[in-house]
Amino acid sequence: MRRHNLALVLRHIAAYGPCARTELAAATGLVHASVTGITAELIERGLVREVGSAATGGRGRPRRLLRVVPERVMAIAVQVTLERVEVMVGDLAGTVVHRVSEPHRAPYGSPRPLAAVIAREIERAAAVVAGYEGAHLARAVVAMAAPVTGPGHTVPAAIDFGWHRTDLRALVEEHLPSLACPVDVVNDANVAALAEYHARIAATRPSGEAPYTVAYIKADTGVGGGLLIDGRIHTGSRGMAGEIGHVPLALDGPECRCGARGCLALYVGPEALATAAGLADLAAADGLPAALAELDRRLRADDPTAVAVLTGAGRTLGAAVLAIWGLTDAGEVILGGYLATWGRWLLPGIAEALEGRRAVADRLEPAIVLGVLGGDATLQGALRISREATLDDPTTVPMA
Amino acid sequence: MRRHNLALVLRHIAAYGPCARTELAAATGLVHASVTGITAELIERGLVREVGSAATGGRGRPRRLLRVVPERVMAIAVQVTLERVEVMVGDLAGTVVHRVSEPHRAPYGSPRPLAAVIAREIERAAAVVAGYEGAHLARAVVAMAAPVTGPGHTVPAAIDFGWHRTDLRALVEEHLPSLACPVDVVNDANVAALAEYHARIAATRPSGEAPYTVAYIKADTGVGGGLLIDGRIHTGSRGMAGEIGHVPLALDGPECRCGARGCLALYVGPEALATAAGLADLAAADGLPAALAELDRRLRADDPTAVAVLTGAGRTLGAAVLAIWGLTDAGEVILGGYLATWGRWLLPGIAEALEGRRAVADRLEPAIVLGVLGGDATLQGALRISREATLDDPTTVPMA
DNA sequence: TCATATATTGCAAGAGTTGAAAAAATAGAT
DNA sequence: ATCTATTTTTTCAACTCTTGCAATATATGA
Repeated sequence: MRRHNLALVLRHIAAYGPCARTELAAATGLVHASVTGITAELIERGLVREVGSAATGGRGRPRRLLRVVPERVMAIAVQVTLERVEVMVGDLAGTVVHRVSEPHRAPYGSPRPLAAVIAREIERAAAVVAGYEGAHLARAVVAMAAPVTGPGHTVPAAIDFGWHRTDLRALVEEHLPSLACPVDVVNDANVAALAEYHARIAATRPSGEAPYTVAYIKADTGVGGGLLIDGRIHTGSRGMAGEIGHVPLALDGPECRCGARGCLALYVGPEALATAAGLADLAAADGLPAALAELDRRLRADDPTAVAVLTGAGRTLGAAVLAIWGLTDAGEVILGGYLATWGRWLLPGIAEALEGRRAVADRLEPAIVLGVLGGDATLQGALRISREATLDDPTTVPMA
Repeated sequence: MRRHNLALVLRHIAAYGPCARTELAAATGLVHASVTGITAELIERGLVREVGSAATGGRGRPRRLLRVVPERVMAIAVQVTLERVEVMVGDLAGTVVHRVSEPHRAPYGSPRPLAAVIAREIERAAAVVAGYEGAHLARAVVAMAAPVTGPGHTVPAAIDFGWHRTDLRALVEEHLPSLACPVDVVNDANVAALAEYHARIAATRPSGEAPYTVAYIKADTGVGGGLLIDGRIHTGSRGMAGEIGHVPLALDGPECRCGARGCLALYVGPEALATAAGLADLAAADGLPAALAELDRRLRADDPTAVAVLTGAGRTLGAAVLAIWGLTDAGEVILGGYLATWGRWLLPGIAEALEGRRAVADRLEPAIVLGVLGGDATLQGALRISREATLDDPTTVPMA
């Protein structure tokens, strides 16, 4: 009860900036007296501070404005890729106060060495946080390009890493016996979805009875995604939700290494685009990133073949959007990674695929939105996980 | 707070049958004294009754068992099809006390006449409920084979009925100025999903942090479905979730009247199966139901062509299951309508489609479950909507 | 009959919200 | 300069609901 009301008030201050107790009472439906008590507790916990008064223009006692103290709560975000471990430290406002990117040479198939690297980086980041007077370290969130099952934070199968049923949280915590905050392991695309949602949609989210649903599809080294229901990541029964890259779209399509046929990743994944654009040789010689860079150059030079490749990929993406729409009724589908960068060339194909359905379904199709966070989406999203946890339960922040 | 605890206790009694206050305290985590007060209120509202005492075997004061009084709360379920309006009246236990099926001749394209028929049937059903001493009529739930958008209970587009942006609830309530209970309009397959979930899964649902997700796919006159998250219908942003029949599965597949290509309905819908089995002429002459009946006969006679048709449909259904799995990570996929009846012939094809993925994803694929409610699933589900509403908020039932 | 065990209820205390009244702080009027 | 009206914030008593403890109820077995 109290926790709920604390969260209610704190969220309002966080979302709408400095505001007075009267506004809070009006917005939350609480009584003035309750707001006094609740804000007093938030101030005691150091989450909120009074920031001068602002006359309303008319007469009467001026309002005393309250704002959050973002630097009171900090979080560590870690993104693990095949080559690097990237770390971000940020506060409640999403301000990044520390950032490093360390290459690692952890071997394929064995999670322990990589867990040790992750633990070391978390420890360093925790030391950075400790340097900030009065900052509370809320959480360390590790994002990986693999499904993560909920309760145990286990990675059931990380193909690229050669892992199998790995409890990454346990492995990391083994090295961090004295860390004062919980360690979370999450799926990278899921949290990227969260970050883009907050960057583009959260503020304007239509309110109503229905649980607003948003889907996210990103492609960079692979194709992944996430499903957000009312702004919360839908993990599914076993944390596998959002594996959008392996939604089958072509019954007679080519076989995918996931075991199915015609998966989305076979049409919009990096290998697929490079091959379709005639850049398979370049990819083999200089690597996929080089091939994608070349494709980008050709697109910007209006190369007709390159543009046609993207239009075709857009059509397939459109079919995926139809699948998402039919199953989840997402109000928005956000594109991330190079799908956002190249949105301009993808959107016509997507629109084409949606066009037919539009007439029948009375224009209720999801809007296609391009992500704006680029390569930072995952780390930002990992920070956001922590931020949401704090806003959901302000009592996790101790009295100052 | 009180509402929440009332619901907690009532749900436990409803789920686990007669039980004593001590058990309730242990199961809900509430203190004995609170349970006393809460059960007292439930008894006052007529929802719960003491039903003798039961010695525990040992010594000590015997437990006084409490059970729900199902007949205290009744609900009206209405299923609207192109030919008939079917009505069920049932109580909290799902016991059906009244059932009628009225043909209607409401014209295509105009919802008002059908709304009048629905209203008349609700009125009759309400009269039946009024005949039960002390019964509280909680809700009338109208299930239709069309998407329903949440807040306004509007049917945005019911192709088969020729409707367009119809606020069915308003139309029905116009004729029922004195009805004491709210009228809900819901999607038929969504509530059928709820009914099958409670029939097969709810009791054994694995508990855990992750939101347990279940998908439902049914085919009879059309192909529809529903998505349940933690036992609640996921309506999506605009109530369109669960339109599983029009998930595209074949990029180059045939055009569907929904405007897309290769929709699931084109492979497992009744016309598709009849045509594939060489029964198109029979369907044209005697109607689809006759063709499906003939297909059923041939299946039971082990006709190889018929069996092959079902295996093929199963493979497509398997692709749909993969799509559902990837997007939502359903722990179970329930089949309904003739997909349940013919499950025996569909399952091999489905298993084949899932087989390849299974190895990669560490056997986390959803279980395929056959529905057991047959043609009653929708009406039972509509009753269940009301039941869940009462269990969620027992204060809607007045003091006796 | 009495001691023991178990279930339920009664009661005072506590946490938290609520509504009304009081206090605080300012602008404009006199 | 003082007073009044106005608006914001706090104080206070009442109220709701939960909690922990003690008391009561009702059985069994010695």
